[in-house]
Amino acid sequence: MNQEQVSEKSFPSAFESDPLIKKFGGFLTLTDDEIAYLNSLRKNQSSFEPNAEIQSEGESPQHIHILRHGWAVRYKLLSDGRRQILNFALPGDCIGITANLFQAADHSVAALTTVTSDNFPSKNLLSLCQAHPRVALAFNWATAREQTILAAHTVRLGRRSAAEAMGHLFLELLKRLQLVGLANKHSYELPITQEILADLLGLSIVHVNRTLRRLRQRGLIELDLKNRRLIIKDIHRLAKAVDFDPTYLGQERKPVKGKKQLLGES
Amino acid sequence: MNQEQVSEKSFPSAFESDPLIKKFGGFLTLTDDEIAYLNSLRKNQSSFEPNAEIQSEGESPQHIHILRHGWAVRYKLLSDGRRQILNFALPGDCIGITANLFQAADHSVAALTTVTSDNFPSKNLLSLCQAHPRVALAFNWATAREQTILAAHTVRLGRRSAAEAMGHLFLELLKRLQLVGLANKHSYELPITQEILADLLGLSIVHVNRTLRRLRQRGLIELDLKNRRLIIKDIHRLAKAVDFDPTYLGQERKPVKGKKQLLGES
DNA sequence: CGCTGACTTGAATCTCTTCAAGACGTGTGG
DNA sequence: CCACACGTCTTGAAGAGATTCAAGTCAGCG
Repeated sequence: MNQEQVSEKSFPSAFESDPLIKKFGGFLTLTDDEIAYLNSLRKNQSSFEPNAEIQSEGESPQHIHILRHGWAVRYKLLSDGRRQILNFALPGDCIGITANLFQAADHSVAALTTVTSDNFPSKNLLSLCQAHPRVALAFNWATAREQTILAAHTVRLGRRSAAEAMGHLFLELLKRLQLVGLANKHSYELPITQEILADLLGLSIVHVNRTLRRLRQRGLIELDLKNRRLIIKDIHRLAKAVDFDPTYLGQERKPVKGKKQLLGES
Repeated sequence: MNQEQVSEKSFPSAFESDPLIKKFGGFLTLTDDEIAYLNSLRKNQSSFEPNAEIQSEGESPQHIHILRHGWAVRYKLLSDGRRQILNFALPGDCIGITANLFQAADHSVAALTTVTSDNFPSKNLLSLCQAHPRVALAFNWATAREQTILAAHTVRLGRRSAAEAMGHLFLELLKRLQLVGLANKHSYELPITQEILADLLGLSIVHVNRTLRRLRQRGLIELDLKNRRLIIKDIHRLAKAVDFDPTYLGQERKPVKGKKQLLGES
């Protein structure tokens, strides 16, 4: 069990390895027809170097980018240079869907690693509504999911301590990455610096460093930012320590009234 | 210039006074056909007393509620009782749109004042996509706008001081309430307690109290929570003091590259 | 008239920030 | 190959901002 992510080539069909399709699979199963249509919309690909801007606040994007490889950050800047990262954009995530409904994007997106994306001309998404309503619904689901994640992040920033927020984030990332096949049971590649973590969690770099060390000392995680890898030592203990709801982002199952274990609790 | 909000009866048409239609008007102009269709979907109304739950986290809603009167809060609770308010729901805002795409709502909604709402059976919203795509688009716009507001709130919590966050919030509410005719040039009814403000801004009640006093002493606002009314003394000075982007939530105009004055700056 | 909920204020404490300095690894040009 | 620069991580010490605890005011209401 050493492989942690499914390489693209190990699948016979190019469709199955598509992170967008994997992700949509958490919501519904697309027909071959729908998959073909989705692929026909894909007019071109782009690639971004680390730190390149994929979308800029205030500008109106022409394309919707769907990430295939790499990590990006959505963020907003204050006029004095302070930065708040809103969320990561991971493979399978869409950039620019909501920005297309406005004259201007409300936030910027920058590549963290080398990023490749598929681009949809944004007007095509509107016609999609009538041509393939189930696909349109899946995009709406993805948007709603994005909003759920942002809401959880708001709670982290407003009402959790630094350690709680950080642990909660690590568990959220585990779930998100598992959905697109980029994490195994308890670890994943985490290609970020402490500065990124600071701007995400609304903390100073120094405090991120100390909080990280304490989480390590408590035996909850094992993190090597140099090797870009995070290992969660004991998922249940961490989830308990940071008040992580195991049903969070688990839309694929029937709701369990009273929200009980979904992580297992065995 | 003493009246601050348009009473429902002062309009000949019941349509024009509908906050949802006012709000959509910030995005597109609905045809009579579309308005009629919208009204046909409206199957019944409900009313909620202060503190009543309109939606509960973990449960799957049957209806989409569109607020007609009153204020509500979207919020999440931690297991130890801490509460983070995500956003206010104001007249014209929709409750339960995204929750309908999941098996379970990701947050709760509670009435702050007496609230009345129109209810759409949620399955109707799906057929809307094909029957009246422009209306469906308007709902998507409203959802995207909600997300923009949540993103701005995330920045407030993560990277702004208490005073900045609070002032920024007051300006945002001014814009939102103006859109539905519930605020005049520089003041509006604000039916909340300091505790609500604390849970929204991620602060303690005590600190909200002190921050509020300082804003008052600096002559930026005049607030009487007893009389439930906030007056912004000098919009431009406050906007400058809290780094409020005047183009924020101004989707109705063409984007101004480099985002300059929209509040006037005269 | 006394209860209740909301607002207010002081004092002690704690979390997190800021400033400062040093360690380590990696890539670059001499 | 070494020297140097740069980005990132790490740690200590001082200080600011926010919380907690505690007490007291005030208005509305039964």
